[in-house]
Amino acid sequence: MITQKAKYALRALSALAQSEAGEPMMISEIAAQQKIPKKFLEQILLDLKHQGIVISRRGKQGGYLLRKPANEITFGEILRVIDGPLAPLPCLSLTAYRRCDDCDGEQTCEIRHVFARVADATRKVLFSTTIADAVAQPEGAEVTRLMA
Amino acid sequence: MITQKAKYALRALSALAQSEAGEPMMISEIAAQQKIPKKFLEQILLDLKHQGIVISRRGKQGGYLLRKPANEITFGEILRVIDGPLAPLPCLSLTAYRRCDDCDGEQTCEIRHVFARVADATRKVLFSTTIADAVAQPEGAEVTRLMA
DNA sequence: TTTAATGTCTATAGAAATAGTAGAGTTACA
DNA sequence: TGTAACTCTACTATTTCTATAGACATTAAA
Repeated sequence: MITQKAKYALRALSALAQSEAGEPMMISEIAAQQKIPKKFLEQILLDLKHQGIVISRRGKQGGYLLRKPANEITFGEILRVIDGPLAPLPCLSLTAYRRCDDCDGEQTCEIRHVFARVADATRKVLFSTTIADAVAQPEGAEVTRLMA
Repeated sequence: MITQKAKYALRALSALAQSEAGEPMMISEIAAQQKIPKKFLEQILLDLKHQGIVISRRGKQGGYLLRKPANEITFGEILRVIDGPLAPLPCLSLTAYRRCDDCDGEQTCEIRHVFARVADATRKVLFSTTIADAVAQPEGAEVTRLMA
């Protein structure tokens, strides 16, 4: 399961992607629209800002904007900065590799092969799907896809 | 990330799959071979027994055995009983469905579609791979596979 | 120049999950 | 009948998750 925080982050970014381009969107606006606790959302957006995903304007008329076009922000990228490593095992993480100290060797580890395939499969989806894809699928998504 | 407990469970089952057929294998034996804390492993095996994955013999000369052939025990099945739902979102779980009360509707949820594809992809791997597959790949797995 | 609206940052806290440990009990073989 | 095994329940320490609180900094507009 992904965390609630990651879910909020993805929904907040979706909200930004659908907001008027160039116009900052306020935390309180996003919170209300997406039913996210406001103070929690503050932290999340701050994280995303520090990670270079969004930019902000302070003071009156302030708010948040996407830093890159929505079709350049992948789900994988967001999950990684919010929830940490995507890999199912520490020894399979590209960004936070850690040896399993209770297993004898990665070549002989019985379960590593299997989860390597899981990791590949999920990465394939997560890094090929962007915030733009998400907001482009309000309903009848499959149909839209097939027709495109 | 899967839990340590699930990792232990899968490794314990692998050990059983490789042990002499018909001969029960002791907890302490599995624990030593796989470097799993013994008391923790007791709990795990008990869980697996209650779930019908393994059977046990008590008393002297006791131990554990697989209840089914190793090639009928899937990774997905084990992960599910040990770690709970495999789905990345509660509203995508086949076995523990729960509505997301903070999202407006599943048809319009921006992120549900995406994670549905993630769930499909991981399920495809996890339910097509068995303990037998795991133990059959000690090294040079790719080569073996291609040759088979 | 003030004021009010906005984001920034750090600290705190309750609840749940994780990863074990402890110990008393039960069973069955030798 | 003893002892080597599994069984079961309870407990605990640590970490993570999901927030909440409040002081601070910045900016636009009055």
